[in-house]
Amino acid sequence: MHSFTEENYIKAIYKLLESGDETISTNAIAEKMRTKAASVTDMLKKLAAKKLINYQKYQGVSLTGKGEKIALNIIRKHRLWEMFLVEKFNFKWDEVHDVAEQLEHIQSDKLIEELDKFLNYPKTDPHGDPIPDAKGKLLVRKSKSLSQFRVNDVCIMTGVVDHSPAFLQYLDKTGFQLGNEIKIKDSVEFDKSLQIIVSKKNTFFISYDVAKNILVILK
Amino acid sequence: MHSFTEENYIKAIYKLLESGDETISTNAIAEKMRTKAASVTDMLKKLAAKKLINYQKYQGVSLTGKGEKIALNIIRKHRLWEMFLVEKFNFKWDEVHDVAEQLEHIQSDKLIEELDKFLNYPKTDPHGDPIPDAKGKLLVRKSKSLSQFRVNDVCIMTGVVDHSPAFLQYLDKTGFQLGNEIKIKDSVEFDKSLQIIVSKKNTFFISYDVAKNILVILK
DNA sequence: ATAAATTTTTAGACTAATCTAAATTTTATT
DNA sequence: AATAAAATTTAGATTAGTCTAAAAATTTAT
Ligand SMILES: [Mn+2]
Ligand SMILES: [Mn+2]
Ligand SMILES: [Mn+2]
Ligand SMILES: [Mn+2]
Repeated sequence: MHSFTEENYIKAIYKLLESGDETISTNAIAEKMRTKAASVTDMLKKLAAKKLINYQKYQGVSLTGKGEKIALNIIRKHRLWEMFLVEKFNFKWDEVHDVAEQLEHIQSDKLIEELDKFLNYPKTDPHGDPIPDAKGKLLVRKSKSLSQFRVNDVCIMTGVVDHSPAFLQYLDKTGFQLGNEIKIKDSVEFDKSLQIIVSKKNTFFISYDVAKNILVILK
Repeated sequence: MHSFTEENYIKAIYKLLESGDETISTNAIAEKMRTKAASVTDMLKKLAAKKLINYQKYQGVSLTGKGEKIALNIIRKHRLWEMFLVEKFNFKWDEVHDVAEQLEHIQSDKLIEELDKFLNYPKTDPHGDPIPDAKGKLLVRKSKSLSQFRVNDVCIMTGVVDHSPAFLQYLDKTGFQLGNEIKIKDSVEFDKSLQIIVSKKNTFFISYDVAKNILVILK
């Protein structure tokens, strides 16, 4: 069908397009794929020939319907496997990504159907990211960054922006979990750091940088 | 570490060596890998450079200790995944092989440890094949082909030689399962076909070809 | 022991994915 | 509008894995 490499490019393009732009640049893809712009151009030609992307020289890239469907299917598999690893195999949320990067390329419709059933059709992955359904439908989240709220707002933690093990481990150590209630007690104007109360018990100071990377909804 | 292709060659070499020969030929590997002898020679040079095989031009191939360890680990993963698919994901024993061929290349020690634990440390896979342990230790089976037994012998079915979906589906349809008792009621000298009684209930006639592909131990 | 047949290796070419360096196009600045 | 800077594409190589055709080595048959 498509090579692992093609799948990874498609996924990278999808994720870059999530930021809202109509098209994305060759350089942006190169950076995300940790490769060189010249390599990206070669691949763009190939993906365009397969009608997975819209591409005209120098004019940026977007996904065709076909390309988007493939991207969503890979993301579906990635997130289902992450959920599986955490729920059934005792992985921590900071340990699942690299294995899921491999598992997302396994080809078997029955496998994914059974995986979904086995997990009882989860709506989100261990990081709070929504899981596309079998048809490629993806719920749009209305979560916002904690940094956008104000003193006395009470929120529920629903996800993270940064998925790095370092950040996830910091959250673990500090005691943040998805579903926790977070009340903003104070805000420092100088550096935009926050004083917050988690689950009505623990008071913390967090930097603006941390607040930006925590996704919440208003309670 | 090693590419999928290298892993598949190593596994193919291991399986060919199981037939008992000290070394195996380039052509045998080419046939098993469905590739050409010239391609095999190239790969043999690479594997020899990595000290995974013993290889001298024109003299045949065997695995080094290092190579054998890698082969056993891939086989371990393959068989654990097959067991997982049958036990947890409602796959039939004729449906698991192709997916396991993909899953066997996933790299994660923790994943395999947890998989083994999740299955409660199975000793054999859905086809009755033994699963190497984490150290690469493999139980040698003393099963023999049903065709080697005589009238009035009572056996227990422990495995199959042919793993093709066609043969496995034939066994399903006829009602053969691992663990079944098989008593040989009659033997036709002309074509070596057998009349057998399965689980003390059902009487069948099976060809020599089928009998050869059923593994049993004497009860 | 020679010749014939078979097996294996080498030589040279192809594809996918990558790279560096050079050329081209687009965008930003004077 | 012309020039400078940045982004993108092209040209030409490289590596892994494969292939066909030809050469070399080994095995089998006479
Ligand atoms: Mn992930
Ligand atoms: Mn995730
Ligand atoms: Mn198998
Ligand atoms: Mn098996």
